[in-house]
Amino acid sequence: METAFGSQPSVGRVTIADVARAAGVSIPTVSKVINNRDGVAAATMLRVQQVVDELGYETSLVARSLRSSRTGVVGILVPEFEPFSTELLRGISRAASGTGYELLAYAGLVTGADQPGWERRSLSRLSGTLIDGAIVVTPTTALSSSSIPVVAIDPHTGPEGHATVDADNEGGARSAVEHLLALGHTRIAHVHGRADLASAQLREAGYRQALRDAGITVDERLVRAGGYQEDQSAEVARTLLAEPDRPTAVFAANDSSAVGVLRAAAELGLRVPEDLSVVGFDDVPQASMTTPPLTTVAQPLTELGGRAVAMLLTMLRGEPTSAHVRLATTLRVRQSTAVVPTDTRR
Amino acid sequence: METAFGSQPSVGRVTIADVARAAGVSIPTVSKVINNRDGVAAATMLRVQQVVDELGYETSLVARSLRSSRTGVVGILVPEFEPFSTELLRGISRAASGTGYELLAYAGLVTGADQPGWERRSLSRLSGTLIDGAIVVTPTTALSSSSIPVVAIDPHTGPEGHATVDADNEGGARSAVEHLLALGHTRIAHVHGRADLASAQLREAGYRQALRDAGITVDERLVRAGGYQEDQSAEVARTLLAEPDRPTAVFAANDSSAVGVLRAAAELGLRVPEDLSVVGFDDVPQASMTTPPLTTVAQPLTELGGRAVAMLLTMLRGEPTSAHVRLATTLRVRQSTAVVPTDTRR
DNA sequence: CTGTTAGCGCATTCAT
DNA sequence: ATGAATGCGCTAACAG
Repeated sequence: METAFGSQPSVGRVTIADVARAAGVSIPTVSKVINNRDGVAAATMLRVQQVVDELGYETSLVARSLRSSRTGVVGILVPEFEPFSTELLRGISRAASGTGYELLAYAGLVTGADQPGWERRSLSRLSGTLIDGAIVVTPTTALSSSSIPVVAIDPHTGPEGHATVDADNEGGARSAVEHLLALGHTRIAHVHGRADLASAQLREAGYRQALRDAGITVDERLVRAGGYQEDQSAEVARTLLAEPDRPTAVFAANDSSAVGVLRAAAELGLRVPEDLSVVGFDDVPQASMTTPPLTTVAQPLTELGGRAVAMLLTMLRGEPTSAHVRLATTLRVRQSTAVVPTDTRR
Repeated sequence: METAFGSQPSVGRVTIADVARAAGVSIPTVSKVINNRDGVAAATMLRVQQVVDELGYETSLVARSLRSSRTGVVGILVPEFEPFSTELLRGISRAASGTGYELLAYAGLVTGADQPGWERRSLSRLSGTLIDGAIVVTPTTALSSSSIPVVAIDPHTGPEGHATVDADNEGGARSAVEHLLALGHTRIAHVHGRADLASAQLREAGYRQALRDAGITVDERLVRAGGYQEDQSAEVARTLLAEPDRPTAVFAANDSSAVGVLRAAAELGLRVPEDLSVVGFDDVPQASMTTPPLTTVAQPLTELGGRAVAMLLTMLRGEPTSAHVRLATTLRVRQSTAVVPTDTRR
């Protein structure tokens, strides 16, 4: 680390002032050159351009965004980077490629502060300035007073104020449970997700509906809270599966929860799928790496991300958009489900 | 959410000035309250705090970072969000959890501008302002004149100026080729990666070394450029596999390339692994979802990310760090490799 | 064509 | 304990 004296820009970043000084022009002139604005003599332009290249100057995103409204950056706000978000991110990245927008993904929950207001906080911190628009993943609160276009993926409540993109959670859940029913299961448990997310509520609703349609009364003791999280789900599964009349199948609200259930089953010496069938939801890439590979309801995650981008770009263009997009889910049968064990069949 | 009348903040974001006005104090006072600085009467503090909550005010990351040096945000600079980066991101996210730092991932290449200087550009745009430190994924140029601490993952050249984290690329490549040799293969092709990345060079070196150690001269026609990309690799594989004395096995420089090879093989009617063995590198989650599941060299991706965070945090604390961390790789044998077909054995 | 003047939202002296 | 003034890096109006 060299200490620079004088105006050596080696430490600290090169600012527009450094360029102006080196080129012997004023700051606004440099600004004009950088932004390809006309009203600059060709000769001056060339000289400034050269100095810019020499010094390796880049406009500060921050300073620029403070001044001008447009930044050409779209923000993706996620609670944290886990498989679900990162798959969406892939779809978003692909869809945003070549649109002229750059992507800025912000994880607002890493601080460990479990306040549910992370999305509002993050949005406030970035909007109005840094980003032109935002895609918010699994927001749990209303994002009403935002000054920039916002698209929500898998939000708190369904179609409310703002534009949303999600999958057919209820139908997907129903297909999962129907799959288990078709295999002869009747004692089917449900490890449900975060109660503050519409997706979790809808999946539970689908679960209940499917059982009702089959003429089975839901045993409330078989419905437990997993919070969409592996550890929490493993814990509830441990108690659930240790009980005398344990279920023969578990429908977990998402893949992380399913992995937790798988873990608990292994600890209790239960074989999957011989002793216990498990179904997840999402079909994150990791779902095929579990032992055994997980049967799950696939959401088209990358497509969800792509759609969100498309909607946001439309909104940024000032054109009208459909307020809500819902994509279909598909049951992906792998090896964590099998016919109900004969000794527990009734 | 009721609209507070008086100073209607409904449009645009709530600024510190709005809070000051509503609380009947000056801006600096609000600033002090927000930053828990002393020199404010308890009563004033309370009142301001209350207004802040009511209005839902959050300091603008942009404005703050422009003024003060520390932002509490770490930047992750990636060319784009694909499986490799997103896996690293997961590891980084996990490791950063609870450290008090928030994460900001920036994809600098989405514009489609294929200029290799994306990492310098992005770094310049964000550093000195938005972020306190950065983790740069697969930088292809030197990041010398940065004013903030930087850790590079899988960089251009090995240990040069700055701190780096990578895996044992050469050893991993050797183990992959040795695996193929053990299965009886002798005509082993290599689809190599981006020439501007040390990892690609090292994997090729490992490939050559393993063959040499086995007393096999490298047939240069079997070494093609795949650029770490699926499409490009599929293309070179198509020509490679259509030739009369085609190889019986391909070692692809990464999993994306391997997927491309798999695709080309399928198009040509070649069965994997019966007619052709394929090995990849990285072990991204998607590798187990290919048909057949891909044999590959696993890099501990999430751990690479975690280590990078640890190093960066150490640097941010001003403490000395080891300049270079290298992690081991593991061969993960799945179903895309088999003994060499008898009819082509020589 | 160019430079001067403002001010974006905030944090920091330094007065009061 | 509080507020007026200043500046971070940059761009938008204007004036020369």
